[in-house]
Amino acid sequence: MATKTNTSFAEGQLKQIVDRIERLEEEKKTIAADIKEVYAEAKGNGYDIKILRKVISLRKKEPGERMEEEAMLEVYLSALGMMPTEAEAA
Amino acid sequence: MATKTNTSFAEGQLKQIVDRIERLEEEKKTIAADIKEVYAEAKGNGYDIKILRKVISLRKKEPGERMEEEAMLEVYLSALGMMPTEAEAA
Amino acid sequence: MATKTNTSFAEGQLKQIVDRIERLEEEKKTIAADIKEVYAEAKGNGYDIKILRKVISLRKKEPGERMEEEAMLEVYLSALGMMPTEAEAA
Amino acid sequence: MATKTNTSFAEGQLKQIVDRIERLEEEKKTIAADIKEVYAEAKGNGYDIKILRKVISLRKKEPGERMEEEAMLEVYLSALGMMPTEAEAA
DNA sequence: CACTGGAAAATGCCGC
DNA sequence: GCGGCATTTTCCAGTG
Repeated sequence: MATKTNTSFAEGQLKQIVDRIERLEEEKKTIAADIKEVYAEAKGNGYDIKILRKVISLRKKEPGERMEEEAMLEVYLSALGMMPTEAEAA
Repeated sequence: MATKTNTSFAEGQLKQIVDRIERLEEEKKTIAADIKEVYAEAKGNGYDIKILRKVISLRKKEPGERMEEEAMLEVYLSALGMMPTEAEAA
Repeated sequence: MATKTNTSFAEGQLKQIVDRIERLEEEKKTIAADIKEVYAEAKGNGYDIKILRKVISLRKKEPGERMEEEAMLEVYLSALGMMPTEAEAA
Repeated sequence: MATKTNTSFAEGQLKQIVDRIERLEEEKKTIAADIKEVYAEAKGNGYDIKILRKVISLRKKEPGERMEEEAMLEVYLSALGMMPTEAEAA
């Protein structure tokens, strides 16, 4: 191509990078919207979204991880004299 | 019945909801990874990632700022009619 | 004052309102920074900030509120066959 | 010792940390209430709160946008030296 | 009284 | 490995 200079190639490369990123971010946004939609639908079916989110996040964690966190929380609460309710153990 | 506290109805439905969300989050994660990859590749080609990110974020903001300007115009137009005169305040 | 028109009074009032709000928001920001500082210091003393935050948030809630949420969470988890570990009850 | 899991040391310290944070959050809440009050008062004087909020938020953004512009300038200056030529990319 | 939008908090990522 | 920054998520007040 007659008009092609040796810098335009690199510029095209930059543009391409930016385009790819922007396109991927667009896709990500679409999926995020889809997720919101699922939550909304669930809500429409009577589910509590807050709890639902918590369930999802718990499923992400290794069981051991979760137990460790809880143990630590109890340590802190005990140090403050805020023992977790023993009622639930009954 | 506010929020679902009984388990008698459509337990499979909950599972399905969770599955859909997790699948979508998986896709989102994949795309995020792709984006990282593009950045990494760009870095390999000698681009400064920090700057690249700033370019992307500025491009993202520009349309938004145009909207902000329009909003501001609207605000000031409205403001012309929003200041109580002493008479009104009395 | 010779130059005072009857609209400038109201304008001064608007400015005053804006100033008051901005000043208060400034103060709020300062306090938020102070809070961050306390967390940072705590971290320096070996505390786990994440847990610390959870403790603070638990203290904000009514005990009954917390128990209710937990109960609901268990319902959802059960519906998914994710019984909370009985190990901690031992 | 990563993160504090023993309770033997300075339990009072934890309590003190929590107290400080809660006190600061209390102050923050007070200020937030003050802000609401100013808005309410303004409303009583006939101002449109929605517009008022927008004015505040625009004033907040303007300095930030100036900084963004400077950042953009910087970015483009840097970009002049950031594009790999074919030679470098080889 | 549920929804939407905006503020605040929390998390995770990146560079040093 | 830590601190700072950007993004994401959560919360809450205002609105219809």
